[in-house]
Amino acid sequence: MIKPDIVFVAKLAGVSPATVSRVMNHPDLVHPATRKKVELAVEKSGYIRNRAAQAMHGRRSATIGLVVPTVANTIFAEVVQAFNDTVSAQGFTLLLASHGYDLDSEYRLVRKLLEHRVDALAVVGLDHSAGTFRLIAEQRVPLLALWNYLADSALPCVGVDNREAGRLAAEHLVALGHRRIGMVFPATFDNDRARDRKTAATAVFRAAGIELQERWQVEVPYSIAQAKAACLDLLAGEDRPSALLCANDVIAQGAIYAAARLGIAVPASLSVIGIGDFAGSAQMEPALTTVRIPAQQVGIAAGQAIVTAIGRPDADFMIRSRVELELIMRASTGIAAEMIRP
Amino acid sequence: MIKPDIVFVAKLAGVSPATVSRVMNHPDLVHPATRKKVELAVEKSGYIRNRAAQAMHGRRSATIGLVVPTVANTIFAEVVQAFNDTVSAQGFTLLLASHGYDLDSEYRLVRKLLEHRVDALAVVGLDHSAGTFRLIAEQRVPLLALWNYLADSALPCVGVDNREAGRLAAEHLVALGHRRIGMVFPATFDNDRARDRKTAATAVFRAAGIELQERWQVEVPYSIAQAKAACLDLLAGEDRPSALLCANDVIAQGAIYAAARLGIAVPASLSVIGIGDFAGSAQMEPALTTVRIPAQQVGIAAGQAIVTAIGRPDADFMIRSRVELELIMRASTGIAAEMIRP
DNA sequence: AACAGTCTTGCAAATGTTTTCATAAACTCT
DNA sequence: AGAGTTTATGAAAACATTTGCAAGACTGTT
Repeated sequence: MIKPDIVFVAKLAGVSPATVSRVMNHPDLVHPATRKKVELAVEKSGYIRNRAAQAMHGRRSATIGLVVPTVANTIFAEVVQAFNDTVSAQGFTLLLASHGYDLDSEYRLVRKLLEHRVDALAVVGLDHSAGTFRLIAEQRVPLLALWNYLADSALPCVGVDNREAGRLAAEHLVALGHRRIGMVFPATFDNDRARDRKTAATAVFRAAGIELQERWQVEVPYSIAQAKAACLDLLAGEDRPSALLCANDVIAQGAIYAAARLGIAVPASLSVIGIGDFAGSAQMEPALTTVRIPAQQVGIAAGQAIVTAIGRPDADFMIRSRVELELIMRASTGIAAEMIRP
Repeated sequence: MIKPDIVFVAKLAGVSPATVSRVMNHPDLVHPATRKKVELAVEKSGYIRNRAAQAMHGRRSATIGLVVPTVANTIFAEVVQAFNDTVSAQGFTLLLASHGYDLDSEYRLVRKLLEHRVDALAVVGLDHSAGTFRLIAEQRVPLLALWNYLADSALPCVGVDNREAGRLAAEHLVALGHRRIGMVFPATFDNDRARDRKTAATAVFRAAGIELQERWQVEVPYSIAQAKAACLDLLAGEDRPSALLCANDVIAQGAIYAAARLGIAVPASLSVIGIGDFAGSAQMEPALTTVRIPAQQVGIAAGQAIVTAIGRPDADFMIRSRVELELIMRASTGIAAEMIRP
């Protein structure tokens, strides 16, 4: 009752191990009749081929490593899912790692993934430690940046232009006549997505001659609870902004709940815009105006890109694929009150 | 500039490959001075050990397979995250697979994970195809059921008692005097969690002499959008239930949004209860009454259990760990209107 | 200084596959 | 029917590591 290996199956089928191997990997090279025999033997013995041994031989490990900040946050769950579905359909298995927005621990995770000889690596964002990059370069593993797009990125990337996302959101608020604007963002230190959105939005406001009040800028992590708490503070007094630009929809949802709790009418007295268009944003009341990031599309496109890259180990792997953003106007933003009165 | 292997490092350090191997796996067996030499050589050459070769030798692959229905849904994202963090801290890497509530495709996924010689497998729920069980048994891989608890389960399990969850939710509604009750559940065919919750809730209602109206029972997948749409229908007319028991918080959120859209006051005219206590449930307005499933605790406990199981390959692996549920009363449920009038 | 015991290390076999090369068998033409 | 070509299969080397065994190098004790 020992676990059957390839030679056991070979004996059972009355062929050589080589033939069994071929049946598994290049079925067209073996005679249909022998193939049948082997398949029967595989079936009968309950043989499960050993990818480790296969990988050891220098062949594909049939795994792809994916490193995300976290999967607990709606932000990435959807993209992870789409990415996984895509590569899985091509026979790859996903090795998942998450670092909680800590680029140091990312290094260790990448190392671990490389130990498993992943055929390729996908990471979120373009910012990574020098050590991480060196490691990956040394191992000559295709690397793809997910989620971000940058026309002149050093890395292959599939994603959206976060500066454009910030710009679209900001322009929408400006177009509605808002000038008293608050921004709710996470720390931008280890997070290039948030940083890009914020600087682009700020630039738009500057250009429109809007002065951002320090007291209306707050920093919270991507958490509904903390976003709501922070916004309760921010919106408490009389002196509050007329519009809130939120780093993503999770924060925006928190902001809207805070307004609801305080009895502030959205959008009549306060406009709220998010970025992302996560599950639920369209359904909440009032429905959230946001900049849609098609997470699914990103995941699928990234999955395809990376599988292609694995298929051509010789060629340098470079692709820059931009997924389009779209401003989705819903019910959480409206014309600034100041614009209506006169 | 070839990728360094263990013999390269050995040469560089002036020792045998065996010694290098020992430095990596049993550092206490080698003299501190030699260890230093080897570590230096590893550092210098950029050597990354090959887990595949290691796994091939019959040793640990240092991977754990996790199969979930989906990761895109808040439901599992949190538990995946906690599980991953836990096993990752013990040096394991997660192989993730998702089957979208299709137990047939689960079989294929499990097979794929076994090909990678995962050291253990965790799956969500206790219901799985016979083929899946056979496969895993043949490979003698420790198997853990996640999310569910059953006192007499055939599998080791770490999770909650879903019947209790359904019972708690139903009893809460009964205690508030509701008798006109709707239930919003997904299809329970391939989903033992939903099934257990539903049958337990139904039993409670029966026992209380409550007759469930067929027209108030609806079936929707775990999606805010579809839950909201279905509830808009359900709640449209005059003849509507006074309380809604939802299979989980995602559905409950959809129900609350539907009520908001229709101008139905929650909880004054409609009570809504969910199960799960997902991120955001506490913050939404009105805050959702729900049965808390401590996903994080489940993930951590499961991670620990499975690592322990891997540590003792000889002993039969059996653990049944029940994580406690808790009814969290918030603002979305209230006393039935009928109870107040007289 | 000899002895027993304990550490440290290297040798070589073993792990499960893939693949190159060679050979044998089966066709296809003429 | 024979030569040439294609197809199908097997033998064996290679992949990168771990580990049982055995031998050599220390340690402390008498």
